[in-house]
Amino acid sequence: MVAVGMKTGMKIGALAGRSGLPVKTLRYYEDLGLLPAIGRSEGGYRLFAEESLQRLEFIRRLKTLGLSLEEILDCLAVHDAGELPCGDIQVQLGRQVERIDGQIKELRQLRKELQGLLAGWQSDPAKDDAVICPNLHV
Amino acid sequence: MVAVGMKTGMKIGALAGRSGLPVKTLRYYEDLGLLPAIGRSEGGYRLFAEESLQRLEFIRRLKTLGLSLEEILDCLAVHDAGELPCGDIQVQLGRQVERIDGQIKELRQLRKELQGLLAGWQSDPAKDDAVICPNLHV
DNA sequence: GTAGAGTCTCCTCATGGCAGGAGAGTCAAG
DNA sequence: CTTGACTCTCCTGCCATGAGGAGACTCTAC
Repeated sequence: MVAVGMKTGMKIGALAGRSGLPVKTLRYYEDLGLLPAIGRSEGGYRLFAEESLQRLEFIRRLKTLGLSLEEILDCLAVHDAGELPCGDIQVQLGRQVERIDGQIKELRQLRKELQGLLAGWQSDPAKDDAVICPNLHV
Repeated sequence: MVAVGMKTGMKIGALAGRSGLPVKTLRYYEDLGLLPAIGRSEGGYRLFAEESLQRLEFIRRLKTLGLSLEEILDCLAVHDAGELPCGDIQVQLGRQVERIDGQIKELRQLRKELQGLLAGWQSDPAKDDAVICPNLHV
């Protein structure tokens, strides 16, 4: 027998202390729907369940893997629907690998161009009023 | 003999047309000091010299090489002081190469971590209420 | 009952490089 | 002289992820 309407739970400061995250961040996550509170105290204070800690760990982990909060929200939505989110997470992480590959490719290309320019760089070329920097031809 | 105080020059729309850049961008550049106008018309319209085109080419080129507008401003300040900016540009581009190297390094490391995770990924692992996604251990 | 800590909502700011629009003034052609 | 295109300044918004603070309220310990 559990008292009906009985809401226990951590206040935001306690969750901040235990998770190591700033109160501001927790409020922000709650606003985004990443971290639902189980309710409010009579005075309007957010109350969080123990599971919130696990949830924040999950969020932190996916953040370090480069997912956006929105993508993480998608994963959590699946979890909250009662399903295992592993499949969705796998998809998101796969996309992330592709994004990274694209970025590395762009960066390599840019690096190559820069190196090419710097390889033939003349610190003190003939002055040419038609261009600002002769090494760049512009 | 040139008439004193005589200011000719393009208006911003003409410069936009010839450079291919939006009027908004040109105004923004002028505000930042990247693209000085030679003056204003009686009605307050910005007037630009022919050299503005060359200057915009220079800006465009350095932008594609990944420099920020602020860094480009530094280069142009050297040029405007009457010196050849090649040395400064060389320094900036060298820094840019280092930045890129750092980014590539980070991206590779992240990619490696992602690949490691995905390599051992189980789409349908045993359910475990203690964690949201067993593959991540969180 | 009172002090002090905690929490609430709401607002602004930060980054970088502009885009969109309001409202007013200017310029060139007919 | 009028009309329509151009330009002016100033304000706001965008992208993401919060940080910082004001002013008001709540809770807890003494």
